[in-house]
Amino acid sequence: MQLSRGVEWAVHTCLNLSWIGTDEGVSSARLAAFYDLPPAYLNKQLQLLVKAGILTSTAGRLGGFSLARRLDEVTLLDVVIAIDGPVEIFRCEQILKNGPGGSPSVDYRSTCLVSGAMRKAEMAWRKELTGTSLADLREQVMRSFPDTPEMTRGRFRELA
Amino acid sequence: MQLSRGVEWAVHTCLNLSWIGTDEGVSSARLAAFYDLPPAYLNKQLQLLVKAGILTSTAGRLGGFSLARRLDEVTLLDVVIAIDGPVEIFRCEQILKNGPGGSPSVDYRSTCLVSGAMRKAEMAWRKELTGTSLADLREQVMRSFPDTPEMTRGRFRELA
DNA sequence: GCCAGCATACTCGGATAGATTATGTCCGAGTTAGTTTGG
DNA sequence: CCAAACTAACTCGGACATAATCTATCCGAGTATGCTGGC
Repeated sequence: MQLSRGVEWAVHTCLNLSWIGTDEGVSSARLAAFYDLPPAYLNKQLQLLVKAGILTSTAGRLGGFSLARRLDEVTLLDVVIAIDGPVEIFRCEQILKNGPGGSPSVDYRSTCLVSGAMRKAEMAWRKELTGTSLADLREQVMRSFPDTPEMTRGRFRELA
Repeated sequence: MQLSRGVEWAVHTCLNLSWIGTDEGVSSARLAAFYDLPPAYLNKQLQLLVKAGILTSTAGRLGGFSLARRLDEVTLLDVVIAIDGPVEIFRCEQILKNGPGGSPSVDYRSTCLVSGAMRKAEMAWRKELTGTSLADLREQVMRSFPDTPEMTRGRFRELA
């Protein structure tokens, strides 16, 4: 019952790409070295972000990943879904179908009150994630840790 | 990225025990037959509820499970944690430790803004689950489906 | 008839397999930069 | 000297192992019931 590790990697990597700011792609090897992550596995996760339209990738010698949209058009939920697919924390298997008075034709995911309560909680979670964009995070970081952008660029120059 | 199936089973089973209302235990076999669930596996989940102090179990010929507390003292989060353990949807592995300016002594689970945003969303989820007790659900069911208590008792009599 | 002891049937509980998912690795297709070669 | 073709190195992308977790099952220890036999 956890999101994939890749979610954390993805969010931080998107922010890093934003600090770098160039239009040129950054290879997954360098992005992985930044946090000492397994390069091939990070690559795999970044592919998912490409499929979701959050990053673009270019092959070839100077290829790599770069941001596909503006950061204020990417919410945390977008990243979560890109990595983990359509997330459903609570799983309603409609066991009421087999209970007394249960009908095969009823969709208990919408009528069952247990399911409803769980879904309501899940919606609260999603609402928070939808309400926070990567641009919001970026701004928070700049406010709380003003050195981060330059330190990030510096580290990436070392990894050149 | 999902809660165990057992969560749904556990909630419905607690409500069923409440409809029955007797102090005598109900065996996991009967509780499972009610929804046509795998008996031994449901038993396993109910054991977890016992450990969490939500149910009590008695062995022996007329043994079984029964409610340990009043339903208004059991929240949905209690059940979720009983089944799935201490749940953390987002996993902060503190990759910032390896980044530039990262320090091994800092706890980035509390300082990292990404982690903070994720935790905030998770808190919204938990708040909803904490705010809903099984008694609340019970009342909702009685209001929306007044026949459920009697139908449940009837089915259990059949399974005697 | 009554009581003590016993066999029995049924319970939970934990230890044990099997399936599914998450994690991590490896190699190939494709592309671009730099080099080489011919005019 | 210049241009075009070529080589080589580096990129992503997906197919392939490995590890962890979730799901499900199977027996064994224990207990209350009802029976049995003696008083």
